Amino acid sequence: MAGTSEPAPKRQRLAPDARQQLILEGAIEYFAEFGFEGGTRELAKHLQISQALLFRYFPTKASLIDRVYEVVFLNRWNPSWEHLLIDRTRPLTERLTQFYKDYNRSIDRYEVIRISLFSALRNESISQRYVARIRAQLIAPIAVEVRAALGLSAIANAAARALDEQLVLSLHATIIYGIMRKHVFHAAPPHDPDFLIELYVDGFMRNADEAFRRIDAHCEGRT
Amino acid sequence: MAGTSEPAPKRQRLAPDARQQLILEGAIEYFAEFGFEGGTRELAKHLQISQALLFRYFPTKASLIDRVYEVVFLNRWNPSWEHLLIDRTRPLTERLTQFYKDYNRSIDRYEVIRISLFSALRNESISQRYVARIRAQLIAPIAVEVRAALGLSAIANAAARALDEQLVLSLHATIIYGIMRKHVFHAAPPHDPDFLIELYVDGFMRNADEAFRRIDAHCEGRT
DNA sequence: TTATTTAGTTATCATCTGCTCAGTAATATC
DNA sequence: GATATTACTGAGCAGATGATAACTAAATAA
Repeated sequence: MAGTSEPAPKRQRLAPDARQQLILEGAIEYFAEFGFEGGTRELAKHLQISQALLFRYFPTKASLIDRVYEVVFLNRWNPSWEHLLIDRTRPLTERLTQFYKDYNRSIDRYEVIRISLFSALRNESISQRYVARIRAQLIAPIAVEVRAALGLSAIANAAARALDEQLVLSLHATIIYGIMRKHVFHAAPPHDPDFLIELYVDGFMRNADEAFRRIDAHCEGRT
Repeated sequence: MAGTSEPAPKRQRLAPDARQQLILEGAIEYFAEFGFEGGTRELAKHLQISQALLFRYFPTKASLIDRVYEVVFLNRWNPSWEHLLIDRTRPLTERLTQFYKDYNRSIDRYEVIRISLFSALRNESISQRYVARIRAQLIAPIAVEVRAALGLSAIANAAARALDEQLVLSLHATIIYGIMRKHVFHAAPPHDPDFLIELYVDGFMRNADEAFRRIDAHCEGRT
């Protein structure tokens, strides 16, 4: 009977690369759950290794966190999005639908959304660079594409451009906030996210013409 | 010359109520900036009092945090919203526009949005109760009002009701996410939030008819 | 002025934090 | 099986953490 409950506390000896990868993955899980103030001792317990071993593979806790950021932020970006969005051989509605279905699938993960928020609340520079990238590579191009698809003249007015982006952000916000509700507020997620994305994109496009004209009128009145 | 740089480290003696209020307000500021893992010594420095004094007014750090939650969550709710939204003597567009302008003004504050997120990420029960309240008192009633305003028959279908709420949430998300971008991601806020809210609400209402019919069709096909 | 009350501080506690290092044991080579 | 290498651990460090208690001084009452 002895030894059945605790089969063997034999120490596992892995190749350094494999161990480092395990630690990194475990750290992502752990920090996503408890935030970056979570202790290294608890993290080690989660990984079933000694706390000292963490510091053999990552010189400081901060360096481990930096690697977590890299995985979560950089590996989350698909460069083909930028090409997809400006491919005028296809209808814009189709492009947007495909993009947001793909984007949604890419970031709709517990660890990704929570670690993004934890780092943003810490005012990490990588988080602000990520937000700037979203604006420059996704939101702004989409705004340009919508104006083009509607046959409206492109505008140089900075105020109107800012409002254009806010309008595109309303679509973007719908996607992101849905994911946040699920993983941060623990609200029940919708059963058919793809159907909703189609609904959102179609609604956005149906509105775009009227909305953009109102933006132009609003900005003319102020010039 | 001596004593000019440090005018007087004389200790301030306040009435207990006043001091407690000062500590509470300072704690909201401090925790909003650094999160609840921020230390009591740093908080005391921020308040220009000794660390020990904190524990004279709040027996534990957790009890102070609980009071912070109360102020941020409970004091943020305006009971008149629930009546405003279901007041069918006024056009729904008007009700929604007024509500979201007011709602936006109420929660568009650095401390409120950040402390809400910090507590949600900690899985605090008060945060989940707040989200449940938003759904029950705001989102669900709005969904009912939209169906009524469109002259569509109210539905008992649970799946359709869930999708109705998701659609309303897309409008809600636009407001909330804009505030989060400002205070969490430090993105530049729009110059004219009220104009944008009008744009969002009008767009939502213009879309509602078509969107709700598609929801019904989608759910019928599955029954 | 003196005495009393109590808001506030200083010094300290036990515990927890990230981090280090001497020692242990699992694998590879002979 | 003996030896060398090194992945891994246990014990412990200095500093920070929440919390306590003995002390100090500002207001009020006498």
